[in-house]
Amino acid sequence: MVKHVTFTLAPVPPFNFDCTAAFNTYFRDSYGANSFNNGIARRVFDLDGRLYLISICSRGKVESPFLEVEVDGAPPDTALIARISEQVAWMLGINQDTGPFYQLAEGDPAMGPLVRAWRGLHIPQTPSIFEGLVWIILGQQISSQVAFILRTLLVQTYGHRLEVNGETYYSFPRPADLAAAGVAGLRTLKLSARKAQYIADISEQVASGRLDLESLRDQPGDEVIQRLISLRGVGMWTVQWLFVRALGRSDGFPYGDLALRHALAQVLKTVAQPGPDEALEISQRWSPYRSYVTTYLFADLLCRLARERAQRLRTTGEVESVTD
DNA sequence: GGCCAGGTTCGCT
DNA sequence: AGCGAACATGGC
Repeated sequence: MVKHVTFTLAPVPPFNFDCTAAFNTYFRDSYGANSFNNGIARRVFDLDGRLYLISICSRGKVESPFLEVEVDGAPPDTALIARISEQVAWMLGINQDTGPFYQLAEGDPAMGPLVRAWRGLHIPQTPSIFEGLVWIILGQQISSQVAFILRTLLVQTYGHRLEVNGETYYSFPRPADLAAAGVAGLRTLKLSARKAQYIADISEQVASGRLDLESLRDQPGDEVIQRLISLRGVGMWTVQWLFVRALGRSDGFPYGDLALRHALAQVLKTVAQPGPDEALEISQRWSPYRSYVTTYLFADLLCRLARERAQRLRTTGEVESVTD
């Protein structure tokens, strides 16, 4: 008999649970170790080598948010519950204060409509920096559809399986899992030799203790950049995305990103798409809240892609698959 | 079949 | 410093 533990969380308002949880799964039912459907966000946490399925739902409203969290498979240990509570809070960015950003954005012709449309969207964070780094490297250069396939394969192949109520869930792979998989193992997931090399290499460094990614959390931005860029396979684009999605910094801006530059051109109503340097220059006026700008622009983009997918599904009747 | 997609590295000027 | 090619794969 599985014991359940439940607890509640009170996010900093405004907090839109639906938007934030949907962003965390890229507006899909399930992505990586996360899922969101029927109003319930789920995630497998991997703590001290044990797996816990966490289910989160909203019991409040955007302006008076309140979350209920259920833990499956955990013994009723208060220290553990406290850790899980902390991780859930981190993952959904519930302690982020969007106020200063909204103040800046309200009067901005490009950002105004965006923050009104997505009011209460917080920035989801990956539970570990390792997960964020692997996740983002997997997305380098390729289309979002290909990234979805690679990421899903990685989690379902090297993550740990958890069955609850007849449903199958996966945790995100541990550094040691990916180190053990090695280049050969990763190559079977349709990764390029280069990408497989990057991920095997970083995983091995983390697993062996030579690289302590989690300690970067408290370090100044410049030092984080320096340390991460020195890793093979990590450039500025990757670091900036890590600032936004894994390090909880408010001013990350992946200015090299093609989709971001495209979205930027749209909200600015400019004809030509800005180059990386130009995009960085333009973004200065939103500093130090550019992580929000990035997230809100992508929310718009990802939501549109999701609608197009749903449309295709209705017309063709085809089912999305990762087994090509 | 060709070209591009949410980059990065390596090898040239 | 700056530029171009290679890298794997899916979709139009």
